[in-house]
Amino acid sequence: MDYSYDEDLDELCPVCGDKVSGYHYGLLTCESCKGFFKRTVQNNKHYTCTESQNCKIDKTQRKRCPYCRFQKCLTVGMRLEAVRADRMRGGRNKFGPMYKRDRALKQQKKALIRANGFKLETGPPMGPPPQTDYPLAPALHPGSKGLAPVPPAGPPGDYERGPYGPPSLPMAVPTHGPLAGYLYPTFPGRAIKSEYPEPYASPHEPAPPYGYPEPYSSGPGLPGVPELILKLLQLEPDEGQLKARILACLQEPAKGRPDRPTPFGLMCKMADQTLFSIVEWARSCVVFKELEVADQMKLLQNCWSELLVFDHIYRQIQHGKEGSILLVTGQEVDLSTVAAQAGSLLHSLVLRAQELVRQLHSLQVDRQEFVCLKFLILFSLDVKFLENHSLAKDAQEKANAALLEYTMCHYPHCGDKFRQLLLRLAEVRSLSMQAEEYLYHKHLGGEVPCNNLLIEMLHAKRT
DNA sequence: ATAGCCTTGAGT
DNA sequence: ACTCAAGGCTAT
Repeated sequence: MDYSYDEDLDELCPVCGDKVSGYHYGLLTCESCKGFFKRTVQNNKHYTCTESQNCKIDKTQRKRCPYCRFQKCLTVGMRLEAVRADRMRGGRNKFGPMYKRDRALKQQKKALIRANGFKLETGPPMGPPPQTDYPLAPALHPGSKGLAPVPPAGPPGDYERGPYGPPSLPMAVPTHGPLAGYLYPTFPGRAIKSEYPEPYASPHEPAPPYGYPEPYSSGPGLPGVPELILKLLQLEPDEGQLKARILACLQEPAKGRPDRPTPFGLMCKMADQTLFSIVEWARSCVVFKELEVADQMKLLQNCWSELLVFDHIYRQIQHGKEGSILLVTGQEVDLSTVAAQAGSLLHSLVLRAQELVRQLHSLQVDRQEFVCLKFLILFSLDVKFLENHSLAKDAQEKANAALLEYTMCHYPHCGDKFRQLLLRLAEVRSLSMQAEEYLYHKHLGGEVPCNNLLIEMLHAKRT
């Protein structure tokens, strides 16, 4: 009989769909993409795309756009580190164990498929697995107790001095607009202490580019949670505080405009304030805070809308209700209300987001993965646009490695969770583009309150 | 530049 | 001794 057990070779190359010839630079790929990846990395080649950086890569067209091909190589998870700097031949590298694990997982999956008949493979995961042991939404908030009434005066009241700028800081730096103002460290030394704990950094040392050991050797902390992820978890802002701050801000009537704000106006303000918290988060982020302001601005201008969308998405995953959405402020809005009151454009955006929520929910995205993905989004700009290539590139690689390690370690039953997650990021990107279009459209119609960081970001990208 | 085939060599 | 993922070679 046909027990084709160890024929993984019938799989297709994740880059171009050609026949795989074995593990190369981190995953199963075909011979040609292996060679292509090697040539590119060894010879430090830089390509450019003549289209819009989203060319289809398949067996017949893979030669057409090396830029997109290489991007795809990276996206599917080929590892730069596996290309040897010293060009030594033969032997084994540190990925050996990973290949072994991957093989085992594929084996397991095959067995499972055989056992369940052949219907599992087709299509996206429709039915959830028999019993899901991870109730996604709860349990992730040790601190915030459900709907405990938000203290009317939350954190110290001086948050919204001006719409822009960190609490009670003298804002200088006029010429660059609010974002620059927000990014520039106008305080020398440590006049304002970071609100976030910095576990290992002493103020004196120029902060070693963040010590993160080898991939696949977990740090001193929890087993299997890469150090980068641990750090990112610590940087997560306190949701209760954020909620209180934004609520307070929304209740404050707009200066000089006594007319009652429209729901849409409120949404903009909410998004605007969320964006501030995102910028604040980014500023505290490992690697990001080491960059020059110019690079920081480029990164944020590239990804602000994605981060907003992703923030929304993750809140809905935690919320866990299909029929309504949860706002940053803790308010719950029925989808029927959205359908009735929002325009059709906004409504379709919300529905599209809900679909992504559903997919990510069935992937069982957890908080560790969420912070890591957020970090990946922050650094998703091609390094060639930045001054400090190496730092940014390093960040990308470390985050990819961390996410891969984490997913392999904690979700071994779901062998390509890593890949699945990255695929969803593409949808986040696309969704955010559509959201930007929508916002711009509204802006042209004069419906977006001005003096808004959202609008500044919109314009920054279009110039 | 591409991609199929060849050689190498640490880990098993 | 064998494996198999690295790098190398070469005709197209």
